[in-house]
Amino acid sequence: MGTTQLESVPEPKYWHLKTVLSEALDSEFSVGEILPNERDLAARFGVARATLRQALEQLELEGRLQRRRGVGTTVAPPRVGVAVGSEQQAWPGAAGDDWQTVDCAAAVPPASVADALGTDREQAVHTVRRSRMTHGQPVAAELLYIPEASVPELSAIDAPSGAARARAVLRELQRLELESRENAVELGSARADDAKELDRLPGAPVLVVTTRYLAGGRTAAVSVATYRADTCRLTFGDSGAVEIHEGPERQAS
Amino acid sequence: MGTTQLESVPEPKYWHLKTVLSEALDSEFSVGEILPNERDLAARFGVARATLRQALEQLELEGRLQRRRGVGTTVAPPRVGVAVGSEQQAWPGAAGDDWQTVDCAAAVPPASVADALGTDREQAVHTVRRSRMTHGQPVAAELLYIPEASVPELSAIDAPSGAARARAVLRELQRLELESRENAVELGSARADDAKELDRLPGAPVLVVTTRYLAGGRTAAVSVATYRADTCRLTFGDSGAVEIHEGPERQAS
DNA sequence: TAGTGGTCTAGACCACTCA
DNA sequence: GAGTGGTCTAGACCACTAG
Repeated sequence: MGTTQLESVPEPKYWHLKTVLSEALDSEFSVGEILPNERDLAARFGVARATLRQALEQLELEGRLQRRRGVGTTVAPPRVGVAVGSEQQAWPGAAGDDWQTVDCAAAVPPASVADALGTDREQAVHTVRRSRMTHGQPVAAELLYIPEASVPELSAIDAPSGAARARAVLRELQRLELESRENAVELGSARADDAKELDRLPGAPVLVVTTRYLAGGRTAAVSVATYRADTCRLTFGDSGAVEIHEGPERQAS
Repeated sequence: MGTTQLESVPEPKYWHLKTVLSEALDSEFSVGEILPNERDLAARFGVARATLRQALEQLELEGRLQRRRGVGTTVAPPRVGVAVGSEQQAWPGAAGDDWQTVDCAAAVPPASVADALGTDREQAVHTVRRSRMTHGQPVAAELLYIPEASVPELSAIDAPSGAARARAVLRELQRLELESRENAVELGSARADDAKELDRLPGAPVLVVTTRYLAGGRTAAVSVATYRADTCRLTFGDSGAVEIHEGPERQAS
């Protein structure tokens, strides 16, 4: 990628640097390839390491790079499209989705969720944790909030917590008739627990998808799913993401 | 907000700082209020300015703060929800949307857009620029790509460029029957031109919404809209093209 | 243990806004 | 011109990964 000199322009160095690196990624590197380390790169471009890092951070934000502590910086594959609005009529946990139920507990939801659910702010609700995998990589961590009222017959079916309980809650939920869903997407940063599940550091940029499940004229459940912003492109609408990827087709389970 | 001491924990300082600031924002500040400047804040917490800035950057990313060079750091209002998937059956420029048509030119689209449109990579298409305002603030800048084939009768109707031309293109486009739309959302950073229009600095985080408009079995148009990630929450109504059941109408704005 | 990215410091100067 | 946030430097040490 050469030893390109940075001209002294009013444009910030890191911005110019980002452009140069971006072009180098297109022309001289292939997916998965390891870049020189930050100290070498900074020296090569004649800038401080912090400046070089500013450029790398942006490229990582745009999904061009992947950095891992103790390992290095690699060229990221194109973002994977994940369908968020396609299973239009389905409750979470319906057959065929690629979510994995992790566990379940009773917990008091954040105030905003409680308001959406119409429950008291101190009232505990079923809290189901799920994670979503695509191509063997974790792409999303989700917390599902389901008030007692939505699963009235759950009482003594299963264990009080754990994955079995979670599945029981979702099973009960599916007895309701789903009227519609409402999605919202916004930018956030990963909490510590989500970050761990997503194999990122805390604070990593994520796309937060909040879904309200409406049934019987009320909000029967609320889902807050955090997607890795660096690796994901969220698709909404009819035919979601049919991804082109080489290799054997995923087989039905 | 006090002079809270940072304990020496393995948790990064900026992370802890962010938590402390976040709580202070909730309890001791109101929307629009100006924070102390970065040098004072850093001194107050006993950290270097760079560390303090790392915390502020995250809070800005989460939409809690707004920073303006030469002015200061203020407490941001809650994110505004902007509907992206609600006018499911509408072409861009349909009556009632809150987009403002800026201008139009013939230009060669990015390769990815050309592929989606099915045009040659060197072929120029109508490129309409629009901007979206909400509550008097710019929230999105859009580039619409419309191939000649989608507006065959446009020939000599209006000026070769400018806002009048743009409106003529959109008017012609609306003669086609819209079959469906496909949306994708991903994280990006603002290009210089978009940043200017959004009143942000280049590189600011944006949510990039790519929409394919399908008509007559082909992609009739592609829209690439960049939304300010700090101020916007994108909402996708469900109302999947098919089902229409009565009920309380969702209201815009 | 060597090498990587992540955090942190204490400065400096620049670009911008506004009185 | 005073004050703000934005950029940049040249170091240092830490946390993590892997041979």
